[in-house]
Amino acid sequence: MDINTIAQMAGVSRATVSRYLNDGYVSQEKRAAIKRVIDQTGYVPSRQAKTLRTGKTDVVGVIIPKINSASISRMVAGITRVLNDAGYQILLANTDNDASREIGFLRLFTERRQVDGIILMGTVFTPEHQTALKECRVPVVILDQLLAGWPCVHQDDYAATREIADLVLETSKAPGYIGVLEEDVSAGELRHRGFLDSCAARGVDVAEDAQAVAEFTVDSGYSCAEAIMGARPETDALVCATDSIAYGALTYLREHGIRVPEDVQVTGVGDGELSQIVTPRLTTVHHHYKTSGSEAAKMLLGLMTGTDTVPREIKMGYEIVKRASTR
Amino acid sequence: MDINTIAQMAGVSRATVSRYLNDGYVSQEKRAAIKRVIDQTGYVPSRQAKTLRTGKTDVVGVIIPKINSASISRMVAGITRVLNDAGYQILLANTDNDASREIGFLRLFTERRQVDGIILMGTVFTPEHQTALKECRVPVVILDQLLAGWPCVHQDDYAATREIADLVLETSKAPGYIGVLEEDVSAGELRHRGFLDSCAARGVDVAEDAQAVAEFTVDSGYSCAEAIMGARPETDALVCATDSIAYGALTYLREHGIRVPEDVQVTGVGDGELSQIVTPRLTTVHHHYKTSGSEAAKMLLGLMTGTDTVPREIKMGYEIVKRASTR
DNA sequence: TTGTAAGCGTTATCAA
DNA sequence: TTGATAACGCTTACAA
Repeated sequence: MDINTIAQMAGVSRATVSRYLNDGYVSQEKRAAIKRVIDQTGYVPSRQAKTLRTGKTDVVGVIIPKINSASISRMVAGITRVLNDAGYQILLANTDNDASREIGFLRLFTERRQVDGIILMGTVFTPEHQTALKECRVPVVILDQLLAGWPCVHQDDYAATREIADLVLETSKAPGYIGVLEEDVSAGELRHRGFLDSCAARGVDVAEDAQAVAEFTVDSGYSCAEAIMGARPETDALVCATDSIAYGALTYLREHGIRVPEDVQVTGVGDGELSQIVTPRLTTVHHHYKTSGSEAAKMLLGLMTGTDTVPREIKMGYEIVKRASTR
Repeated sequence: MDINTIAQMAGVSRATVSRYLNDGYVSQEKRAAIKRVIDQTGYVPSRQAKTLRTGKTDVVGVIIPKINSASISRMVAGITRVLNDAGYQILLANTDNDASREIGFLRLFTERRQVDGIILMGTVFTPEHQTALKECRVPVVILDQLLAGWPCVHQDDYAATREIADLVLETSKAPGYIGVLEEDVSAGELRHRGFLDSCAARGVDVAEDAQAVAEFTVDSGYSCAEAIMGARPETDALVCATDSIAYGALTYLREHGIRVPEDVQVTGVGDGELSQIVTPRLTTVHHHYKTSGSEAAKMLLGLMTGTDTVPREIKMGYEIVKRASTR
C-alpha cells in the first residue's frame, strides 16, 4: 500500500496525492477522490521514505544520566508534554551515569541523522563533550546544567544553596556538607560554593572532614552522614546537595538516636514528592523541574523551526521550602 | 558524503562498499582500500536509506503510563540496558495515564513503521486495545500486566497481596484496603482479590467503607486513609495496592496520632527505594521490576529475530519484605 | 491545477 | 568476488 496505489485508485498522479498530503494545491474533485480512497484503504505514508527525501525526522533525542530519579522524570515529563503536542516523538537515551556514553549518543543521533534536535541532561562537560556538541548538525539544548555558549535551561543552584545555608546558619554553628562530584557544575560545584560562601559570609569555618562527596543515592547519603558524624560529632547541621542524599542522612541520624532538627538540622535540594512524607518532613529547595523541561522543549522547538527569537539561556527560579527538618 | 563517494574514492562499486558494510564477501585488498577511505572521511551510512530499503529500524517503542514512578523507571532501566546492548534504540511514549493514548501510540508506531517491536506497559485492556494489538505488524510484549494470548511478563500480584494480607491478618481483626481501579487487572483486580480471598479464608468480613479506590499517588493514599479511618475508626490495618499509596496512609496516620504498627498496620506493594526510609519502615512486596523489564526486552528480542523458542508468558517471583509497619 | 521525471542513499538480484 | 541495475516510497522542480 503505497502512494502509487492510492494515485491509481483515485485516478490521479502520485504527485497530486503527495500534494494532498502536504501543501494542498489540489482541486476539490481530486481532493475528494483521494480522500475517499485513503479513508477506504487506511493508507498511511511511509515515514522513512519521507524522511529520506526531506531530511526531517520529527524525532527529538533526549539524553539523560539515569531514569530512576525524581527530578529527571519530572523534567522528562515536561519535555514529552510539549514535544508530543508539537508532533514530535522522543528517542530516549539513558547513559546510566556514564558520561562517555553521553558523547556516544550525541554522535549516534547526529551521525545517523535520526533526530531533528537534542536535549541533553548532562552531568559533566569534558573537552570531548565540546567537540561532540560542535559536530552536531542539529540544535542542542542543555537542560539542568549551565554551559556557557550553549542554549540551556538550568536551575539557580548557587543562589538556592546559599539561601538554604543562610537559613541553617541562623541557628547552627558547626554545619557539615554532603555534596556530589565537583565536575558536575550544577549539582556539584555551584551548590557547594553556595554553601561555602554562606559560611564564609558569617565567619564560619568548615573543616574538610565535615564535608563529604556522595553519589545521587539514599544509601550514599547514609554513609556520608555516618562518616561526618563519626569524624565530627559536634556537627549540628547537614546541608545536602540532593533530597535523596538528605533522606539517607535522615535515616542515619534517626537510627543513631540523633534528633532532627534539635541536635542536627538537615536540608536537601529538589523537593521530590517524598520530601513531605519523610520524618521529619524535609526542608529543601523546590526546583521547577517539570517546567524547566517544558522550557527546554520550547526552546528547542524554536531552534528547530528557525524561529530563533528565543533566549539563549534560561535560569529558573526556585523556592525555599521550610519544613520540619530545620529549626 | 554517501556510499557513492566512498565507492569512487576507493575505486570500487557502491555494491562492494555495501557488502563491506554488511555481509562481508569482499577481497582483502578492496576491503583495506574501503576501510582507509571510510576512516579518512568519517563516513556513516544513512539510517533512513537503509531502513527504507530493508524495513528494519533498529528501534523499539516503549509505551508507559507515566514516567514519574519508581516501579516504571525501574522497568524502563531494565529494558534500556538489554535493548541498547543489542543495538536497539528506544522510542519512549508516555501516555500520562490516558489509556486511549496507548492505542494512539500503538497505531502511530506501527502505521509509520517506525519500530521493529513494542513493549507495552498497559493499564487497562479494552476491546479497542485488542484490535489495535492485532493490527500491529510487529511483535508486542506486554509488561507488568497479564493479557491472555499475548506474550507478557507480569508480577504475581494475586499471590503476593494474598500473602501479605495473611501476614497482616495474623494480628489484625478489622483490616481496610486501599486499591486502585479494578479495570487495571494487575494492580487493581488481582491485588484486591488477593486481599479479599485472604480475608475470606479466615472468615474476616470487610465492609464496603473499609475499602477505597485511590490513584497512584501519595496524596490520594492520604485521602483514602482519611476516608476509611473516618468511616471505620476501629480499622486496625491498611493494606495498600502500592507503596506510594501506603506512604500517604502512613502520613495521615502519623498526623493524627495513630500509632503504626501498634494501632494500625500498614503495607504496600513495590518496595521502592523509599520504603526503607519512611517512618516506620514499610512492610511491602518486593517485585523484581528491573529484572522484569530485562525479561520483557529479551522476550521481544527473541520475537523480533524470529528465535521464537521463548516462553509466551513469564510470571515473576516476589518477596515479602517484613519491616516495621507490621507487627 | 496537474503530471513527468529526477532524485534521496541504501540493499538485493543477477550476470559476469 | 565484483559491478550494473532495479527497487524501497516519497517530495519537488519543471513543464504543461
